[in-house]
Amino acid sequence: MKQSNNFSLNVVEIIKKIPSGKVTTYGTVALLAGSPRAAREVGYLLHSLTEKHNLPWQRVINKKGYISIRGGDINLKNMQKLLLEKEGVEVSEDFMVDLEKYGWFGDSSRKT
DNA sequence: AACATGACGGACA
DNA sequence: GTGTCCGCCATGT
Repeated sequence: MKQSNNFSLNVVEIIKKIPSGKVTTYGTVALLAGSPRAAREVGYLLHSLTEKHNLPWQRVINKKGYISIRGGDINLKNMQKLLLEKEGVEVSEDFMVDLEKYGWFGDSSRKT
């Protein structure tokens, strides 16, 4: 862990700036963090934070508006769904979120 | 210092 | 429009 680099700090800062009822993508966070192609690192970094911090990592999803989570933390995804729904975000059974409606930044510009 | 891995993204088939 | 492969950047070993 040790987010010594400015990048990690930027990601955390940005995530903390995400308003409730909104969601964003790794790509956007990475872009704002200073590395538009480092989307992987955003999620990778979040996986280190999870509930250990008070970061709304739940609002950060992939470009498809879907929670990837390769690890298999299905409970994490389920928790995520509930959290987003409580914030006013519609989440499908497949953990799909409408980025065109709930996209925080420019996420609404693109979709499948 | 180098290699391998990873909550992704975009391009190509 | 869907599926698959390659690539980018940072972290961990």
